[in-house]
Amino acid sequence: MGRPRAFDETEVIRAAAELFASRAYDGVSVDDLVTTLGVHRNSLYKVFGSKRGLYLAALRWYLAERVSPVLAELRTTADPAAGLQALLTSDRDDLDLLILAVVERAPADQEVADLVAGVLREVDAAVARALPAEAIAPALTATILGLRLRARAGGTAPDAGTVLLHHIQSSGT
Amino acid sequence: MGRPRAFDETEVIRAAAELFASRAYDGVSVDDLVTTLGVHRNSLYKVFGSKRGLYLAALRWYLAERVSPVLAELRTTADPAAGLQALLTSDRDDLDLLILAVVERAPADQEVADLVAGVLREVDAAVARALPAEAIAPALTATILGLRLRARAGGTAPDAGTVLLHHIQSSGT
DNA sequence: ATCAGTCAAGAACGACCGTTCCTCAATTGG
DNA sequence: CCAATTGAGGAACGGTCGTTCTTGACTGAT
Repeated sequence: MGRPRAFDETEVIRAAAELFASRAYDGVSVDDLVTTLGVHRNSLYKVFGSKRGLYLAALRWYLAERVSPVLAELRTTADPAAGLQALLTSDRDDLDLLILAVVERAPADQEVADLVAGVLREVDAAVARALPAEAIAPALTATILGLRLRARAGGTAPDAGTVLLHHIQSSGT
Repeated sequence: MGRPRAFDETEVIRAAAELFASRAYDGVSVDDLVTTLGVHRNSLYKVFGSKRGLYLAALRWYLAERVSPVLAELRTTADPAAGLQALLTSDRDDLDLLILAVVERAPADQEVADLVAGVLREVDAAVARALPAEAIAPALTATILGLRLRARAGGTAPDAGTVLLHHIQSSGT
């Protein structure tokens, strides 16, 4: 019984993730969310409890639906080198929210810190499988993050990471 | 004539940079600044014009007094490898404000974007001088940034970058 | 000693923050 | 078809935001 929901919860989370990926947490107001998500304040608080609750839902969705698939592909692909190269391409948006979460939310929110720490370990593991020397995986994960980070400031060569990757591959086992 | 200033402008800028390096721009309030800097609101607006004005002054000071010396040392040192290794060590705080500026201010503030783009080019140039293959410098700069980024989320091995560096050096010309 | 000029001190501004409340519309089980 | 239940709508809450104004204390030149 009762009036049925007039919005798709997953779509709302997806749109929230997009918004939180573009600006810092404190830079996204509840008014912004209500306006761009098309959901009423009341429903938003009913479903997610708070702005932080919606943020955490958006972050979890992003890690599960945007980041994890990329890692799964890297783990199962027949051509790991191509997968790595794709990750090292900076003109993508499948790590933006993760980077913003690491830089500005993790230091202030333990739950965010735990979430991103877990996913970064997964990235390390996936990257390691595609490398001649597994020990450099954490550093290469950092390179991936750093290239995306640079892209946010504009003016980065999209294939800067490819050069490093070839250097590593040509020298490794 | 007039009453002399009761605070050291440089010290205020330095303290502001420290605060802006620890939290996102919108997470630092003018009240926070007034309290921890020990400067009165009035003086702050008189000298810097606005919160953004103080932020830009802090960023410029940080880039000139904290980042540039590291690059200068890397350019002039007799042991470039050691300098690079130091930069690849993640438990330092001489890039925090730069990273935060790149991630969350540059996309929203053109002046910040220009400042950090310039300094990133300087980092590339300094790093390139210390490498066997100059072309991988932008990627290694990204690695440096990425390692510091990961350090903000906690639980990173401080020497993760060293492994990559040795890998590169042992294989290059 | 006086006066112009600068700074310190803190109250106060309107705007916006995240959150809650109240009322009405829509739906389904009886 | 009516009662019960839930979402939508929008005003409103206290608090905090960045910024400004008013007042008085201090200083150096006249």
